[in-house]
Amino acid sequence: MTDIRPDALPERKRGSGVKMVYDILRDEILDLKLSPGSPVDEVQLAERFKMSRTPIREALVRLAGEGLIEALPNRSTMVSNIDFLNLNSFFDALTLMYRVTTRLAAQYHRPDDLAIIRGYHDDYAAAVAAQDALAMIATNAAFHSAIAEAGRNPYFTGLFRRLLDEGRRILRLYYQSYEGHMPDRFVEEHSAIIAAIAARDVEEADRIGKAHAQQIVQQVQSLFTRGDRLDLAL
Amino acid sequence: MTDIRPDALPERKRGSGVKMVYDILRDEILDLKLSPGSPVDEVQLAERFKMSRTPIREALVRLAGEGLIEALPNRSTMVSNIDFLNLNSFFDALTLMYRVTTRLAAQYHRPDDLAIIRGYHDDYAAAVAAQDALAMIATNAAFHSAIAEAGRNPYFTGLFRRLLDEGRRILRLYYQSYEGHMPDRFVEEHSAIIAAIAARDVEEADRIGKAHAQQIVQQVQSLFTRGDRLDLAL
DNA sequence: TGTATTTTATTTGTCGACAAACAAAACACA
DNA sequence: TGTGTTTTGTTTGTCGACAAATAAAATACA
Repeated sequence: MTDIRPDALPERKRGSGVKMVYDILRDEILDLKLSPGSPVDEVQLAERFKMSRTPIREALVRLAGEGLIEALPNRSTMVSNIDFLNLNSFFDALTLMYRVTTRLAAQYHRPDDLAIIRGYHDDYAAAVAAQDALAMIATNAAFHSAIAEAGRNPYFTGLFRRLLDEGRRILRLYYQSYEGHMPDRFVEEHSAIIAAIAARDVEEADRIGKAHAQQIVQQVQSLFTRGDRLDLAL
Repeated sequence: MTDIRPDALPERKRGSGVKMVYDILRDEILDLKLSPGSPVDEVQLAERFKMSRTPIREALVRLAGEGLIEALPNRSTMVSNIDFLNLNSFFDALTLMYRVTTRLAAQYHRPDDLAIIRGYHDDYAAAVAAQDALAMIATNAAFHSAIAEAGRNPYFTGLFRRLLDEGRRILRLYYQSYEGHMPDRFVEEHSAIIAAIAARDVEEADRIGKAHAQQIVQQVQSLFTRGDRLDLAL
């Protein structure tokens, strides 16, 4: 028999609260539902999630550890700002991680990995076909995350995930204003990446990964500079 | 007038407790004073630091975020084990970060950075001269951390710091049994790195950084395999 | 004696309350 | 009116206590 729960937030299991709050807040930050710089109030969150401040606080500490929020001592906590000054650092790191994870995937992937990667590839293609910008961002990140996973280097996958998260925020920022017609060239490039990985062609994977990264970086950069020009033109 | 405090732990300022506990535990973990796998008891720590479990808990959450401790839900928390299976991943990541941070330092360093780097270089040389293995480990990490800082890419410095931390544990593990005569070849290599950075010779910095990393990796690997052989011989 | 079950013990997860720190508002004074 | 001071308010940091979850110990039973 299934319990009938009229409550919106049913009784959680002990220990699940923190993860839930963490996941929800993380998504809201990355989707810009919580805008950068906006305050994060513990009491408010405690009321919203109907739990005490303690688990909320733990979730916030974890988010702060990943740099998603910033806590000024004794004073307000707020959603981290997007650091446009260090955008080049971001692109450098992202490009390198694209390359190295693709490379390692070509080297160390197992048969099962390819199925997973192809699954996300299909999801991405579907998102492109549907012109769903947000889904594109999400599935693209999942696709590359799966490739990184196949490379089996936890240090690289860790950094890469963080970068993809940050990219999610940056792209989301763009697609807020320009509803998206992302080129489906990326779909073909993704196919080429998969082929290189499946063929265990390390150098080719590296080469394509690099080219793909540069494509993306260039696209994002051009979007931003175009955006800047528009702003200046007003 | 200065307060006379018979207490060992004088009254802390509000908010400083967490950082203190975090710093101390972190050092103890990295120095293997807390051995991998050993349990971490919140109540015990609360008694030791004479504070409630709440700030202890926050420090532990942060340590867990960096992978230094592992918390099994509802059950014991323990110091993370050193993952010998993934040692190659570690070396791969370390080598790449050695290269890329040295490279970026050659590109983006400012005059002040060189002074800082040279300072740690001297510290390292002194540690080598004194045959102080632990000081070597620490100053070597500080030296490369400073180089990474001069490269001004927070994503790389973040990962690099984590890797250097993990390396601190691994090396410490070795030098626990074999009291150390580390080759002072590294001192010369450090000098060469500084020279390449100062000359802003990016390719040379990359080349030396790579060679240096491989030296270190090779040394550590040989130490471990030698250690394994010894263990097997018993 | 060996196995299943109950009991105990230990450790974590959550709560509500209070105190400290800081910022902004209110106030005093020239 | 402008500046320095006090007051108020809001948010965080810390505390002690209790409840849930799990492991270990004790017990019952064959």
